[in-house]
Amino acid sequence: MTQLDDGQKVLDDAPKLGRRRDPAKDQQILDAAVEILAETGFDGMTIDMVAARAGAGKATVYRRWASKNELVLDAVACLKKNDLDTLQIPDTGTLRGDLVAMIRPPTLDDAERKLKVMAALASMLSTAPDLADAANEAIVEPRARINRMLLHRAIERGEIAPDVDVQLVALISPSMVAYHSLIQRKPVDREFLLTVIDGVILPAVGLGRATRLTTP
Amino acid sequence: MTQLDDGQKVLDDAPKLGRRRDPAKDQQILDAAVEILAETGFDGMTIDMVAARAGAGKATVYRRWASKNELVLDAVACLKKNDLDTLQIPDTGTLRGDLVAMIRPPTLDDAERKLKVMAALASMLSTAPDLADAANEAIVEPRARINRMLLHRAIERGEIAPDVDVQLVALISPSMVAYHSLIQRKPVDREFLLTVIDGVILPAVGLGRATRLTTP
DNA sequence: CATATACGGAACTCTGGAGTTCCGGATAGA
DNA sequence: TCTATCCGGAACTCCAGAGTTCCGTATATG
Repeated sequence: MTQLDDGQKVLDDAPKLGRRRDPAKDQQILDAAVEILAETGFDGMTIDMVAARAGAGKATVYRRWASKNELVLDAVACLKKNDLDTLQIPDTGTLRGDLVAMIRPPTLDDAERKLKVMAALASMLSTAPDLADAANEAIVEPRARINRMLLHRAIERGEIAPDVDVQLVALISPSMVAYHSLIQRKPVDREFLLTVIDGVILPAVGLGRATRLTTP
Repeated sequence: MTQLDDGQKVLDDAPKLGRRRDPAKDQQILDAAVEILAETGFDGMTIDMVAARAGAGKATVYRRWASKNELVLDAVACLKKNDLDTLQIPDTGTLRGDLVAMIRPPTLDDAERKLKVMAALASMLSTAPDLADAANEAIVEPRARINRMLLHRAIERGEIAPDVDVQLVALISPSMVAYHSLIQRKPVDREFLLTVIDGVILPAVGLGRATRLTTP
């Protein structure tokens, strides 16, 4: 949280008289910032754009955040809260079933929006550690965490070997989806995701493709 | 090529008298542009920086390229020429041997430099098709093409099944390396690459890990 | 109703980078 | 040597965006 005042943090600071600061406006500004960020990139984004999109004045934005950098930092961190609603963890009884169940419109849309934000920040990640940490925590980790959980459950079921490199395998789909979408600029559709699951992830954990080493 | 004059293209334009335009300076400027681009990103890069790094004046830069955009476009396209020298294709007789042989300092350094350039351009890829095509042709394709070639040779040898999804498997290492380096900001060292080869790529083509389906 | 505060919006300053112009000096060809 | 051209560098103009200030209005509290 880099906001100037929360109005809630220090109750003594709350005004006794007059109009109160509207908390809903905070969220409108953050949402607008995320949208503009995804559409135009960090440098293309202007405070005027964000204010206009949020139906606010520029002064209102600066009344709540000290600078563009801090607004962006909060906007990125804000992405983390929303994914609790959209990212529901499936439990179908098989690893493939769980992975396929993750391919749903709300989950896909969430991923696509976050990917665009990541592209907007890409050039700054190496020079702005704060931002890089926020982006990692809000965009990368939630998805990887779910994948790790699905893999651990598969190990507990005895479905896959316990020596599988969970850390590595959990990053296959985030990596390949990001590359496919950001760099190759191809749509992340159901077909591509199924190809990754059946052609890369499942073989990597010992499911799905016969090996020459064990089937002479 | 978006350069204004080449001096070679139209011989009639070559001055009959006086000092000639120095072709070596073109390359110095392009090299400097790539460096600055990788260090500061597209928006952070200024023509003054490039000129200073190249030991040139800003006027000299604008004498050769009409705008910053065209300079960057040429600088990216220029990356393609250099990789012919550094990217030598190994032939060890086995797929794993070939993949491991690709892990060499010159190849790694080339990859790291190109990754930073890609990060610098990431936010513009969706809005600048010219740039996206140039980046794809200069950075993504050369590496993917080599991987596809290694896989095809493995198929011809009978080392891996002919129905392997070459297109997909060839993108595993570029994807995971890009993610590892750009987003997770971890060093792309020999150990990580070996983990990807043995833990993901080889299993995906049916080598390396026993499957439960075929070994009851 | 009275008052203190937040609001949207407009007008401002200031800074930095794109792109241009000009100059004295260097240099290759006639 | 003479001359046309290119060079590096400095000094510009122009513009967009960050951040600030001010004002008329709206509104919650007392």
